[in-house]
Formats: sequence, C-alpha cells, structure tokens
Amino acid sequence: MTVSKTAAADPARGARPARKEPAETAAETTPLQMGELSELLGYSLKRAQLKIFEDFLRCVAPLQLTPAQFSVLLLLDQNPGRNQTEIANTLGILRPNFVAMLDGLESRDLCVRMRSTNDRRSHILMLTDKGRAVLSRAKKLVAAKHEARLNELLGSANRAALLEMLATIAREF
Amino acid sequence: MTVSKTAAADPARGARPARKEPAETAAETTPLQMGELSELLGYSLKRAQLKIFEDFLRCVAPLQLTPAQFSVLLLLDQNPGRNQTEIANTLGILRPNFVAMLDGLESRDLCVRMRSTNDRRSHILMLTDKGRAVLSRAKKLVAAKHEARLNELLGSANRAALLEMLATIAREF
DNA sequence: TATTGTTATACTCTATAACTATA
DNA sequence: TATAGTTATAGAGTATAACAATA
Repeated sequence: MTVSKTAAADPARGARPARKEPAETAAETTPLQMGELSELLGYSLKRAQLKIFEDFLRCVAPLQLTPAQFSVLLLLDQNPGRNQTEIANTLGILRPNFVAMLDGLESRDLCVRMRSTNDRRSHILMLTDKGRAVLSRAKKLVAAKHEARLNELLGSANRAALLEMLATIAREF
Repeated sequence: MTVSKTAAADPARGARPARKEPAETAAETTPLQMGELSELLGYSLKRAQLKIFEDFLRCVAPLQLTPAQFSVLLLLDQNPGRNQTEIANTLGILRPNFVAMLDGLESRDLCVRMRSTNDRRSHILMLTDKGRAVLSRAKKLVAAKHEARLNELLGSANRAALLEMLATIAREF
C-alpha cells in the first residue's frame, strides 16, 4: 500500500551532482508517510475538489467566472422567472450571502432582478442577453478544456461513474 | 436525462388536503431543473465533500476533532520527529495557518512542540500519550460510523473505486 | 403573523508580507 | 543570505439575527 515514489526509485538520481529543484533546495527530506490518510475518503475528496476548482478557474479565466457564479448562471438559464430564495436554496447558498453575489453578476450586466407583479416582495431573476452569451462561452470552455481534461485523466466511463457516486453522496448521505 | 421527481409523480398527492411540510409551507413550488449542473463534476464534488465533512464531524463529535485536526494527528502518528513545515506542507496547510491549529492541539495536550537539537529553528512535533489515545478512539469512530455508512451507501467495491479516482485527481490533475 | 430581500455581523479558511531567531 | 516559526492582516466563504416592505 501507499506506493511511494521514493528517492531511491528516481532514475534521474546520480546523473547530475546537485539536482536542486526549487522546492528541495536545502531539505532533501524523505517524503512523509501518508499512512491511513490514503484510506480516508474525505481527505482525497477535499484535495480533489480543490484541484478541480483551481482548474475550473483557469479554464474559464477569460470570462472571470467562479464555479459558484457559473452554477448560478446555469440555473437561471434553466429556470427563468424564479426568485432569489428559490435559486439560492437550490444551490445551497444562504439568502443573505446570495445578495452580494447577485450584486456582482448584475453589475456586470449578466442578470437582472425584476420585482414580481404577483408578489411584490420577490425579485424575479433573469439572464440578460450578455449573460446568456457569457454562459454559452463558459459552457464551451468548460467542456473543451476542463471536462475534457478530466475525461483524459480518468476515461469517459470512469468519469461518469465518479459523477454518479458523488451525486449519490450529495443526495443521500 | 435529469430524471425529476415532479409534483405530478408524487403518490402522496391528493390523498391529504394540505400536506404542509416545514420547508414548503407557502410556496408549493415546482422543483427547479438542475439541467447541466447535474453533469458538472465540480458541483457534485463540492456538495459531496460538504456532506462527508458534516458526517465526519457528527461521527467524531465526542472527541471534538475536525477533519483537518484528525489528519494532523494521523500524520504525526505515522511521521514522528518531523517539523511544522514538513507536516503543514504535506497536508497543504500554509505554515502561518498551521500555527494556530497546533496551538489548539497542543493546548489540549494532544501533541507537543520540541526545539530540535540539530537545528534550533525547527519545532519537532510529537503526539502525546493523550494524543495517541484520542487518535485511536477517533479512528475507531471513523471506521465504525463514518466509513461504514459510506460503504453501506456505495458498496465496498464502489467506495474503493471512488477513493482511487479522487486520489488520482488530487495527485495528477 | 409570515415571507422576501436586505443589512450587519461574526467566525472560519485561506493567502501574503514581514518580523525573530537561528543557520 | 536563507530558513523555521511566528505575527499581523486581508480576503473569501459561511452562518445567524433583525429590519423594512409586502403578503
């Protein structure tokens, strides 16, 4: 278990006198044993999530969208005419925290709040034309760069299996 | 796609006059369409991660350990004699942020910092007897409650496959 | 009285610069 | 000069209470 790329297994060793990579200038330490951490699902889950979000941000950087913002645009596109509470609840965002988020999107002209005529307390949310255009471009970037890279790493079938298991945990755990 | 438990498909409908669950007192709204959000791995990954961490906290609540604290104790147990920088780097914790975390563990007498005799700048970290005892109890709780519940939901083989894919992403993505 | 959007606020995480003591 | 631990600080993300407008 815990396969380990030990220093001794590195073929580049001994060829050059002092390899000096930026991260190992002085220490030359043996890598730590992950031990039972390797078996803890939550640990790998968290580390994987950070990697995925980092890559998402890189891939969609030209459009300046965070994963959370992208999820809001996607949801607004699929569910026109819903109010803030409905959108926020669906995404697991608390209503107070959704206000600043919407302010950001609205100030960039990606969506608009409109007072509902039925219930004047509610703000109906809609994508603007620009919002739809940005979303469309974002989807293409995500598919072509982000998800494609995942498929490359895991294979299409494994990626689908992974998604299904994660959705199951998110839904039923 | 996007299977949908629509209101019309709910067999409980029409039987009782006004079902009034706490979450749907007034709205009686159709559930939103998740749409392409269901296909976005990062989204399910994040939601799953939150669920897993919540459950971890519940399961190990008697010992008052967060996932991050548990990971530190595990790593200290497997790697005695390492310093703060080494432990923090391995866990992806920034050194400045690791200080307060260690303060917490040390004030609870779960680990100790000792000045290294070789390099008096370094703090060697070690579990205390109490730290080992708490870690041992925590491992039992995690195995018996947390991981067991995951196995129940996914099945042992699927759980292993999930772990491997997440580790792959964490390592190589 | 209850709900929607909002403000204020607080607490946790995370990230960076800079200090000190050692090397 | 560089490194280990530390401090200070700032920014996200998340959580709760309470208010005004409306129902």
